Amino acid sequence: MLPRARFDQPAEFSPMSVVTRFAPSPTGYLHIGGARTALFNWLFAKKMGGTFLLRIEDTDRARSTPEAIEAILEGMAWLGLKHDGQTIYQFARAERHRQAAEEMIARGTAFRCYVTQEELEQDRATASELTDRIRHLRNRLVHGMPDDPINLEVDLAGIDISTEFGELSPAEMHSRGLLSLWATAKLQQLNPAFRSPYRDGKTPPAPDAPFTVRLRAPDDGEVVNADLIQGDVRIKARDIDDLVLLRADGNPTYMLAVVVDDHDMGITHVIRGDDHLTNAARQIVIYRAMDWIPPLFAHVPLIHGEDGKKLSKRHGAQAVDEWRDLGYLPEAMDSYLMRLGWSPGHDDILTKEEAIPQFEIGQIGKAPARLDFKKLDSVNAHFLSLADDARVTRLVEEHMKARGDAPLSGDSAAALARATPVLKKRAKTIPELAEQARFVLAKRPLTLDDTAKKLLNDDFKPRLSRLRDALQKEPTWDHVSLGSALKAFATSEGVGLGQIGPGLRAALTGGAPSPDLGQTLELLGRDEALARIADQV
RNA sequence: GGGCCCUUCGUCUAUCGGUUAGGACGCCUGGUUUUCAACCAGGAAAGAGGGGUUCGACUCCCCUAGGGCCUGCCA
Repeated sequence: MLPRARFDQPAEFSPMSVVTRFAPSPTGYLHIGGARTALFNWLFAKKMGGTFLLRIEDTDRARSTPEAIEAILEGMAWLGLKHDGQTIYQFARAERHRQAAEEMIARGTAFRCYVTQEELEQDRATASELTDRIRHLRNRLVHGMPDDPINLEVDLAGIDISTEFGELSPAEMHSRGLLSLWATAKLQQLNPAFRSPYRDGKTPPAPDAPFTVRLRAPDDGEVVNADLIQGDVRIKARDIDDLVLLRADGNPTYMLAVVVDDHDMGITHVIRGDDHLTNAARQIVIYRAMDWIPPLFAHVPLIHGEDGKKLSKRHGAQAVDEWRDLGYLPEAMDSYLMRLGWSPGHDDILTKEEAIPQFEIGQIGKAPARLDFKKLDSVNAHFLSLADDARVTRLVEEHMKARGDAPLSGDSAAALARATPVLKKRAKTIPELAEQARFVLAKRPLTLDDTAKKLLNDDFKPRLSRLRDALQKEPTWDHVSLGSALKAFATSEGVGLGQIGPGLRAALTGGAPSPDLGQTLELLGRDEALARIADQV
């Protein structure tokens, strides 16, 4: 019978309620893969009216840093992923973990192990030597290498050949063509899960010898993880090691700590990266060793880079704060990230709040998804156009400051603020918006780029001058009437707008991109626009 | 080496035994046009390969290939 949900929740939670958690280890920054995992946990908790907890897995004292903790907390806040309750620090619970290990020893499901790391390494080395020899033998049997003929005396020296094929001698096995099959079977046997010699109470080498506490892994049966995403994952119990639970220094390992903490925190659903998929089986065995009911697991495929390879430094930004600095909005990151590997069926762009009622763990795909910057750009453009004007303006100013620009004067800041509502519809990211805003912020006299210089030739200047006169007479300085005025002027000149627009724009912006000319005129303001034109006449 | 997992357009995905295999981003073509962007219309583009099961398979099973994870007194 498979363990399903837990019903023995702490008192403050209603019996049936879902509890999820995000459990990053503070050894770096909040990775976008981690951010997505957090998002899925948040989404599921919200959907179920449950609780979303945060636990910092800082049991590795050497690699955990306060800076990393800070970065993770900040990243989550930026993404709007608020957790319930106190942040839990795993290391602070070490005493409780030790207690659990003691309990398992008392139950006979764990034991003190006196095998040293040196002995372990020695054993591993010996095993891998044997493995190499048999693999070499198998290769020769399968592919046939005339230069390196089989010599059973030598090839099997010191190897136990009794396995699998009973009474047959190596020569007999070889003559019947069974030797390569035997080698394959032998290879499997040569890499067994670790079984400590102390699991059944062997006496310690010395009364005060240092020891670890290991799980007494079961030898028979199968461990089944009814994974919510991956489906049933079956692992033979004999393939699971006698895992270290408590290190020689008395500190808990990750494997023990997660289980104890997830249990104590009343976690009902563990949603995490599928790099933990095989760990689930190991952890289920620990749950059983404590006679606890395991949570439900959901292993989310990892995110890959654009080349399909595992995400690494080469792929550029990995930490969420880097994405923020690149000019992406948190709501866009949320929206993009949660659609990586999950689909509600129809909507392509939705906010995380809109996703809550539609969220289903079972709808998360099994295959890893690749990052696609173009798609992220378009999602960001969507949310940028929807974003609050004052916020966008502030973000642009912050970006310009970070990039090393001098602070904006009061007039410039006001001009930027006026332009934001128009420009945010045209830009994909904050830096791009800053670029689009260049024309507003430029100071007279404008420096013209080459194209602008060509446009503003002597043939054009008289026309520009007449245009200036016409615009000066405009009673209302808004883009609609200015647009009509431009058309009227073109008509009066007997030409199309194509003969007017580019030159006017060159005069107004010096060659920088800008919106519709009516808009450009309006955003510049009557005085500034007219003055810029006058500069070129 | 061993154990486990994955595989639909370039990318994210829909499909949960019967569809002309749908959408989105990107791309291409055309339109609008005053730069850039946006916008509108149209288009190209997919079930890794091979075996089964079935009246019928992208969907179920097996094999192969390719990718990934774990294999630590890291998490």
